[in-house]
Amino acid sequence: MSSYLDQLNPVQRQAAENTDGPVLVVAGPGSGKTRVLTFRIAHLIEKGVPPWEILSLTFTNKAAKEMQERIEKVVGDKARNVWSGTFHSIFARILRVEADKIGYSPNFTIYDTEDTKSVLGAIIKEMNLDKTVYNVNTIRSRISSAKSSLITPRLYAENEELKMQDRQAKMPYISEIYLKYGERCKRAGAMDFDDLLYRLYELWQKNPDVLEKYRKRFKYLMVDEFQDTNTLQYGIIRKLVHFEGSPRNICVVGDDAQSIYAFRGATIQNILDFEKDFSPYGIKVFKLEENYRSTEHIVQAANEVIRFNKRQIQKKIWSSKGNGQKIKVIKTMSDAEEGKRVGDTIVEQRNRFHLSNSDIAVLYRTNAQSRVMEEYLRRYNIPYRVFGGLSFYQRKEVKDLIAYLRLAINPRDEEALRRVINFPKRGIGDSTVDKISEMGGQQNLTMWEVLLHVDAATRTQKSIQEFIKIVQESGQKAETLNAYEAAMYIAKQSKLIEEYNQDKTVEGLGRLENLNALLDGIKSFVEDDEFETAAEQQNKSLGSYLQNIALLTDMDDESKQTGDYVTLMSVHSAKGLEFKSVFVVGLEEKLFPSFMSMDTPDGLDEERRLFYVAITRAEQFLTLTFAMSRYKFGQMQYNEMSRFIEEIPRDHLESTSALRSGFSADYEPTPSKSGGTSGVSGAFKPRPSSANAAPKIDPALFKPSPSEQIKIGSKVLHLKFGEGKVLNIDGGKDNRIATIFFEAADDEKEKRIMLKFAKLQIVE
DNA sequence: GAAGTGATGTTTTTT
DNA sequence: ACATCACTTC
Repeated sequence: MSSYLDQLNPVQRQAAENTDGPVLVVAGPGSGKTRVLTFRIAHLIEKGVPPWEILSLTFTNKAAKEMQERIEKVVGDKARNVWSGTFHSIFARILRVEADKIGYSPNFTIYDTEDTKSVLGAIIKEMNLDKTVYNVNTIRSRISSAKSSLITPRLYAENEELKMQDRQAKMPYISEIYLKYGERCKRAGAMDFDDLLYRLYELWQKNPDVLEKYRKRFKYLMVDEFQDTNTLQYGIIRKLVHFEGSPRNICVVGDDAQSIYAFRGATIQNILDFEKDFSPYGIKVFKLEENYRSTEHIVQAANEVIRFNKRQIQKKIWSSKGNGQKIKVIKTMSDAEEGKRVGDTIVEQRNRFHLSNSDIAVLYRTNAQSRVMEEYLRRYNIPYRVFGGLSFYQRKEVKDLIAYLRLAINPRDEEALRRVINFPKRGIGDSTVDKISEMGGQQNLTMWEVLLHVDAATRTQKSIQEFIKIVQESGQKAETLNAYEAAMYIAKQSKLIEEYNQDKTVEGLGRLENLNALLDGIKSFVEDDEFETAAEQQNKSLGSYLQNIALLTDMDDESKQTGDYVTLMSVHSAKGLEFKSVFVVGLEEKLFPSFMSMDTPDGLDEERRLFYVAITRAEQFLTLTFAMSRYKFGQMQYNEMSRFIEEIPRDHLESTSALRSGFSADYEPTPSKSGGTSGVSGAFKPRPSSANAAPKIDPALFKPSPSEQIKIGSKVLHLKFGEGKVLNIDGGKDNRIATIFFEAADDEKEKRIMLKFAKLQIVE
């Protein structure tokens, strides 16, 4: 049973076998790092290390799950006892156990970004600050990075540099807001994402005995995507393994070239520090440079592009998969046309290379770009799924019900309370809510506690009593019933179902459907034991369910991962994934690289790493597109081609004509006198790909033009051969024969066609 | 307190 | 383009 190690190349194998002492694995894209981590863990277990002494940290639930499954394949059920999960989920689990030591209940709520912003908004309002100056997003990110740098509100207030920055930004009160925010979260029994890290650090800092317990428990530590860790995360890791007498069994895997989360505090300094911190203890460094994912043109393009970055760990990835296809570049006049051309190309690739939809991904810099893409994929009848953006759990109606569920578990949860205290409407208006909130602020009480004692006008008072009753009864049900039964009860008692039932509009029906989907989800949580791992001693309570979903993102939506769909997602979300064919769209200056980061060298480098991540997702086909104009804020913007395309040596590109001309690959465009039609709304004319395969022209949209109008230079559409350009016309008046060049034809691209009989539609 | 209307800013990425 | 939010009116 030792054969599993034979599946690794020599370097991978060494990285997997050197289980004792510190190890740094620098792993290029597609170099099999997950494989190394999996086999490493499997190897440990085979050697007799108890699975529960192994801690494996990743960034996404998806990566964690994949890892778990792959270990299971090698070592079987024992894999279930490995502590494997995201930083946030593992730390939350520990914090629930130790909650009392830091003044929290094990039932603490996790505030998501929206909750956080809402709390901040309330504080700003109460402090009578101008919220156009005190922008919640800015403040949230400042507080977040403070926490990630271990700066408490107090340290913040004493930090001259921060104070000066705040004064310059005309927001001198940020440190006060930070302080209040912390108090409020604590009072509400809530932690935000950063707290899950920060509070654990603090817990270990203040309670050496607790830290000791975990040092003993986790004998082997593994960290994936180490380049994305922030200072705080590394701090926690260090506490766990970097101490006097520790065997320092830690393995971190990362790639500085794929560090794309600097904006939320990640720093590749951690990689450098790691090397420094552990070098006295015999650190071993392995570099995985063979890329098993992509063909040579793609890999080399990636290498060349990343060379434009200043600092980096010396590393050059290579592929033994052969040259493969060159990278295709498509230039279009507008974002709409970009959508069309991507649609075209997808159809073509499916036909010519027998790709499934699920082999294909469209990646973009900003989620907003999905709109246009979706519109055109829909027109082409190409099935797709959009990942990212707001997840199922972030939809209004879903959040509404979840807010009631959260209140049942933790009535001090202020954000949940605010959300539903008057929804469905029960006569507790804004002014009442503000009053309650203010009283809470003054007396250091939560809104819930204020509610319990409030004296208000009798009518309002009655409504409040009603609300209190719902929450209290919900709480009782949550204790006695399982998650599903409790949720059903709450959904009915709160009148949420009734409320959405009354809305008979299309959206209303969708909302009701979503509510039911949520309830179904809870049901399967109760029935399904897939979630159960011995390590987390799951039960089926409502509280347990809420803990489970609090850290889920849209990427974890399983229903989206099955079936034959083209994937649409941001480049950030695509990290760690791979597809046979990848489209990177919107490659324009100010979009990719983003205008937000292109002014600073560091920002630009990060954008370039992001581009590096994007192109290295592709196994065989890589298509880069850019549009000369696109709508932004409802206004037309004119853009230039991204510098990143120019940074790819031309010999990796399929045709360079796209870089010059307005039209695709192989022929020059014909300037049209009647003003450009391409892309600007108007009729939609698909451009089929292959003459042999069934062309994907919708006959309903095909309108043959009178043959007299066809001239040399016309661009025409043929039902079978697709789009072509008229190169020549000869023959007499009634027997005119056109020589037409069809780009998409497989065999002879130039065809001679009798205009009298042919059905051709003039495109321009 | 609810419901309707006009002004305003927003979009970089996510656990 | 779109949503959110302040403001008005009932």
